[in-house]
Amino acid sequence: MTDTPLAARPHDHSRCVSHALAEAEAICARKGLRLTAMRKRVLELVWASHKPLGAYDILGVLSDEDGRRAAPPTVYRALDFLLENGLVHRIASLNAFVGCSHPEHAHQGQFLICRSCHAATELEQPAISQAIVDGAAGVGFVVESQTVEVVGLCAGCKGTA
Amino acid sequence: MTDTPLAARPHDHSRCVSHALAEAEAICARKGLRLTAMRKRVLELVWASHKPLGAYDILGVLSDEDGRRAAPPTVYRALDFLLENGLVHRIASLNAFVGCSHPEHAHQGQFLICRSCHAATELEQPAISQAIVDGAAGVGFVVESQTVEVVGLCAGCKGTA
DNA sequence: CTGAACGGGTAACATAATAACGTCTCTTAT
DNA sequence: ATAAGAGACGTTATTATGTTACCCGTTCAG
Repeated sequence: MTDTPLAARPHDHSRCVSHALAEAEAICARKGLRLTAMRKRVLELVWASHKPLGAYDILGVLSDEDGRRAAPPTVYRALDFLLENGLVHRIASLNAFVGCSHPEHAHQGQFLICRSCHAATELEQPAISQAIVDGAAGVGFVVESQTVEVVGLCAGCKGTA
Repeated sequence: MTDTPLAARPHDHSRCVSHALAEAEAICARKGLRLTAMRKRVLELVWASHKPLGAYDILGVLSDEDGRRAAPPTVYRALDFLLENGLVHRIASLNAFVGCSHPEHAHQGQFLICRSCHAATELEQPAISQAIVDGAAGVGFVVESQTVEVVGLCAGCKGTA
């Protein structure tokens, strides 16, 4: 059973963006959070592709389009908000951020990062989480948060590379 | 079955250090690698505790003891050597390094990082790796390298915290 | 109206990593 | 013996990433 994820194949990406933004609006409205212009703009930029985006990449775009140069704290504050509320994920091994595919419920994803096209696909496999919790329990360790980041070749790049 | 790892309980740590250094010597001798004074010193510093150590922490110690301040490339070159030859691991989520507990064979560990005592315990659970490979295969992704870093409470801190 | 809370701007700083170049010391082929 | 090359390390500078501290304007509850 191979269900190639969206990020790994051609698609109308503007749909991803608009869907993500709409969902963010809905979630913030429901939770009484303020999705300000800046936060929305940063979320939109993170969603501009399925490739994890660095804070300074975002900063660059904001500065370019804005004329007046944006400063790091602006971007990091927006990212902090988005992270806290599960709208984006941080990829520690890349120091970069990706839009969360399933913001409606709290979770920590596992990430598949293609070394060819650089797209990051979010996975949510209880089997993986459970294997980690079990393995840790074996040495008396209580898991509170997991970072699972995998590099390899995605379905789309596997053939062409 | 709970087999508390060394890092999570009191122990004569000088033994860890001397054992790690001796093992490194042996491995380098066998492979024809040069474990120079600088590389050995950096390895020793990384092993100074079970806590992951940042490159600039190492730099600080080297500068202090040396009088003449060491520069970043010196440390990073030593770390690169140690990483390439499996003598230390890098913890991506912390930008830090820990000594490898099993340098004799190539592997990618999984890491349990205690949020209380900060010790990092290396795990090598085929079940975890396999769950990840399987999960990835489910979406047509071929895994080449894995990063598994878990934060929580170690056996030692679980009670006291 | 007022003032605390919040979002955001600005400057400076702190930490992490790399680039580019030079020197010294080995080894090894001639 | 010696010249050529490789490897290890020093030195300086630069880039990349992330944080602190402080200020200002808006908003909204009392």
